[in-house]
Amino acid sequence: MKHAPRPNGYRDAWCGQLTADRADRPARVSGWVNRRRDHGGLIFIDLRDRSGIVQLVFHPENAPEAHERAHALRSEDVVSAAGTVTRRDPQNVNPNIPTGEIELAVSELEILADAETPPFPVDNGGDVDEIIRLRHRSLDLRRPQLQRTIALRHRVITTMREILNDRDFLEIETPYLTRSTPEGARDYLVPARIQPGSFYALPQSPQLFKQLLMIGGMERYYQIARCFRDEDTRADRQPEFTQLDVEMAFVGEDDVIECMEAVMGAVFDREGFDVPPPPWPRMTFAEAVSRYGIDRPDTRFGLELHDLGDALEGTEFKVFAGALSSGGVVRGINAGPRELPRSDLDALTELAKQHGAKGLVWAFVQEGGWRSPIAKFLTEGEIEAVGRRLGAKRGDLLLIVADELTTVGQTLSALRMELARRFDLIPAGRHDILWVVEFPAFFWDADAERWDAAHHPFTAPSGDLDDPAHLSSRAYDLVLDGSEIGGGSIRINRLDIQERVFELLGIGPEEAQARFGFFLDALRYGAPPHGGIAMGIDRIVTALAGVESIRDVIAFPKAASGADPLTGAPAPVDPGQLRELGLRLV
RNA sequence: GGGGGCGUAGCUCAGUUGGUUAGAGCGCCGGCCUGUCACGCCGGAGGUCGCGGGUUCGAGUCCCGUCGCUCCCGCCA
Repeated sequence: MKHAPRPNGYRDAWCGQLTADRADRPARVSGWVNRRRDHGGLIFIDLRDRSGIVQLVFHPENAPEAHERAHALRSEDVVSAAGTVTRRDPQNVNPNIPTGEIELAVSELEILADAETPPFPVDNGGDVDEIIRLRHRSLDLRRPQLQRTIALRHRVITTMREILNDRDFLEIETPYLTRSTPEGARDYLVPARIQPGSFYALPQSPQLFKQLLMIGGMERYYQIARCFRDEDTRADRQPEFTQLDVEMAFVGEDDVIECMEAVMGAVFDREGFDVPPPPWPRMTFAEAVSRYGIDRPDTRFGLELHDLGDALEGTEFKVFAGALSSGGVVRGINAGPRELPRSDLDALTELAKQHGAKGLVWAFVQEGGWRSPIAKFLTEGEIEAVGRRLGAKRGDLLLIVADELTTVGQTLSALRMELARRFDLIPAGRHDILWVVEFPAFFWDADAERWDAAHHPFTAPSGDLDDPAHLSSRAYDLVLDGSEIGGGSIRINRLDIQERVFELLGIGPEEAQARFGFFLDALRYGAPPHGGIAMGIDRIVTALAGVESIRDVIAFPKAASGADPLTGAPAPVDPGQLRELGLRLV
C-alpha cells in the first residue's frame, strides 16, 4: 500500500504495514479475523486486510473489556482494534510474516460484523471444490491466492496502459450492444425492445469498430475490451473474456510487433517473469506445423515431428501406403529412451484417437530391429530409413501417425504435450515466447466446398488473389509456452480487395452489404493501411500467476455450466418482459 | 452433440472380495489453559453415502437411469 488509510474511526494503518518502526506508538487497524488462538488468559488474533496480517494480543488485566469481547471472536468476524504497537520479545518473533517483529496490544475492540462459520477455510491454499468457491466468491476472494492474482491483473493492465499512453495511443470505448462481428463463434443475442424481433449481438471482438477508428483518423487506439463468444468453457477459455485490443494506422507487421514487444516486454519485466528480452523469435506457420504439428508450438522441449514419407515410399504396409496415396502424410516423433507398459501405450493410442487419428504406431528400438506390432509389415530397409529420420537409438520409443496432414499434426502435438507432462520434460521455470507469422490466408473447406478465412475476412492477404491456395495472410500470433496469448494482422484497406476476398469466401455483394454495409461504406472514403493485435489478458495473467485455471485470475468467473446466479447461470425470463419484446418461448 | 473422471460430515478425503452401529484430519460447539502464531489438552455434536430405480438375505460398494461438477473432442484463436 502506498498510503496509510485516512485516519477515521475504523483505522489509521494497514495491518500488513505495522512494523517495528512504529513501535511504542498507538495504532488502529480494521480487518477480518484470520485466526484465533485463545489461551484463556492471553488471546491472540491474526487480523487480515488486503495488505497482510498483524497479530493482535489481548491481555486480561490491561483491557478486561476488550479481552472479554475478543473471547467471542471467530473466523472472518470484522473488527476494528486500537492499541499500542509493541515490539515482541526476541523469542516471540515470527519470521514468517512481515509484521512478525511487533504485535498490537489492544486496548479497545469494536466488533463491526459477526461472521457465520465459513463453508470452507479462507486461510489455506484452498484445495476446495471450485463450485463451492464460486458460490461463495466473496469469501474465496479473501484467500491469499486470489488477492495476489487480482492485484497482479491490475498491475498488468496498468503497465499496458502506461506503455501505450506513452506511445500516443488513445483509449477509446466501443459498443457492447451491436451487430454480429465476424469471428466465427456463436453470438450472444439480446432482444431489442425498440424493434421487436430484432436482436443485438454482443461483440466477439471490437474488430470492425477499431478499423473504423483507424479510418476515422484516430491513428492509434487501444481498449481493455470485454469480448463475448457463446461457446463451451474450457480451463483456459470463458464465454466472456478480456482483451487488450490495439490498432494502428500506417503500419506494417514490424510496427505492430515492435509495439507489442514493448508492451509485453514491460509486463514480463515488471512482474519478474523470466522470458528472454525482445525482439522475440519469429517462426513461420509452415515451420511451426512441420516441426511441432500446430500453429502454437511449445518450444520448451524437443520431441519434434519428422516426416517419414520419403523413408516409406512404396511401402507395402497398408496403413502407411493408404495415407500416402490419398494425399496424407506419415510423421513421427522420437520419444527418447522410454520403457512404457502396454497400458500406457494403450492410453497414448486412446489420446491419438481422441484427436482424430485412426490409431497410433509405436515401436521400441532394439538390437537389430523394432519391437512393435507392425514391425513384421515393414522391410528392414524401411525400418532403418525411418529410424534414421527419427534419429533412433537403441531403447528409444518411436510414435508414428499416418493420416491427413492436420490430423497427424494435431495428434502428434497432443502426444508430445502428454509425454512432456508424463516425463516432466519442461525445465522448471523455463518460458519461451515467439511469434508465429505468415499464416495461410484461406483453406479449402471440403465439406462446404468453398474457401474459408484462416483468420477473419478483414485480414490483408499477400500474394496473388487469383491463387487462393497459395495466398498467405499478413497475420501474426504471439505464443507463450504453447499457449496463444495474442494475435492480430494487417487489415485490408481497399474496397476492391475487400470485395475480392468476400467473393472468394462466397459472401455475395448483397450479403456483404447486409452484414458489413456500414464498414464497407467507410472503406470508400479513404482507409489508411492499418493493423493491430488483440492480447488475451486472462491467459497472460494466468501464465504470470502460475495458476491452473483462468478462473483464478478473474474476480467473478463463470462455471462451466453456471450452476448459480453468481457463477453465470442465466435466469428464467419474465413473461411480461418477453411480451414487451414481441417474443414468446416455444 | 460425443467421450473420460468425480460426487461419502461444513471442508479435504479413507471406506477391503457386497456383511454388525460409515471413519480420519481440519473446522464447529463446550470445558481447561498468560507467549501462541497450523497453539495445546479433555469432551461433544454433526451423515437421505448427489437423486431415483433394480439385483441381493444384506448395497456407500454391483447394475440401470438421472442430476451436478470437471477435463478432453467437437466448437472456439
